[in-house]
Amino acid sequence: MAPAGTKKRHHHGNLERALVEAGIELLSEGGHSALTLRKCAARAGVSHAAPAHHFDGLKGLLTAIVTEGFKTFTQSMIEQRDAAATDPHARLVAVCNGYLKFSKDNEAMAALMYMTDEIFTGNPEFQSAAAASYQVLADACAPFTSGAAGRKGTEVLIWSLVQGYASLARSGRIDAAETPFADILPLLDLQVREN
Amino acid sequence: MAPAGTKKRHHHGNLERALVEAGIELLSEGGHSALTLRKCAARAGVSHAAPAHHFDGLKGLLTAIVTEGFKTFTQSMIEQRDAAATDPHARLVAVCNGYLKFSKDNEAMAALMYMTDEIFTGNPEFQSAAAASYQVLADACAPFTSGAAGRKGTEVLIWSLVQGYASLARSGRIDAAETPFADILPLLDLQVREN
DNA sequence: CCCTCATTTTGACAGTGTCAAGTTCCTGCG
DNA sequence: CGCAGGAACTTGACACTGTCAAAATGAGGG
Repeated sequence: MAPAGTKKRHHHGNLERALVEAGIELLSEGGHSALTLRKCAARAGVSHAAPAHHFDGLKGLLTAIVTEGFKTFTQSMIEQRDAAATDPHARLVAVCNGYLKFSKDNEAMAALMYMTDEIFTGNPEFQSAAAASYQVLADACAPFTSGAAGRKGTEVLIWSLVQGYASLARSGRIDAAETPFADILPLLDLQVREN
Repeated sequence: MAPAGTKKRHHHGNLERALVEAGIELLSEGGHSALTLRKCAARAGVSHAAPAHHFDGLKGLLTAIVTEGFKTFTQSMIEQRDAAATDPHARLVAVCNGYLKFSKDNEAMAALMYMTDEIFTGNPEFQSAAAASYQVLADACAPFTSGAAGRKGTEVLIWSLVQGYASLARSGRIDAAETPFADILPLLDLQVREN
């Protein structure tokens, strides 16, 4: 008898999870090109064709891996936010720091999360994991207005800024030491929403 | 006798260029996964191993392709800029439009240009093509200041913003119709530099 | 006990990048 | 002119990839 929710199967106990974790390891060890269906299978101790019964091909496995990535991404932002002061500005800065910290600590994963043609973007679990990440950022943006922008405009402004900064830093086009994000964010003259 | 600069070779006239162009076609037709050394060779009418004599493996060919991508990227920004009014603000908006237009018209190429582990980032021609692109954006930013930011800070601010917007729009996470970039850029309160 | 079916394995296939060896054709030199 | 020498390209092979079909394995219920 297995704990509730843990569907223990005969040969391997929860191969699905093992494959995803193997993939995450391979990704962080050797980057995108090191993440292979067969290598995941080997690392999980099963034959090369076993994954096919749990995922819809490589794309399906990548979707599950990226979904897991979004969950720890969300965690990274929440962690920083909850460790910060409670005023809106400090919280927004902290969420952005969590965003960038995840991006730096998990470069290959962060890059993969935005390669939409490698994953099933219609997958419900993927979508909800991605939406949860966005929600954390949106919540941090909620107290602010920027110029004539509505709620959505402010979100897109900040989201684009931090995503672009992460993307450029990852591809080595800007130097985070020379131009830290802490110097960039204040350039947006965000005002605390009145009502 | 060939025109100056066109080193005509015996079997194929300038295979190097033909391979790059084949690659660009494949990229725009079928995305990243359709771009294959062997398919490039086939499309250029040579055998599968021919490219090895002109490029350092697939990575070398991709580097040349991306280099070409940066050149047309630069062209896209210049084109928009030169068609716009001459005041600094109109020019900056136009350059950003060129940035985003390229990103939308060449999705796979734009994505590939930021996959730094697929190309030789140390390649001099790649570096100079990428630097030329950046220079167009930096020149458009030059007349402006934002808050306490120096020249570099303003560049990073705008570059991150437009790059992030392009990245998020490409991966379907923001809807360019609902939240056009024209509504986002004005949220930066850019001021014309005094001196 | 055996039957059923989900799970996994084995084997095969087409396609990939890369290397080594052979072939073809241009070029420059005698 | 012709003929070496070498550049450009071809052929063939190898290991690796994802995917599929068929066989084998094991768990659970009648």
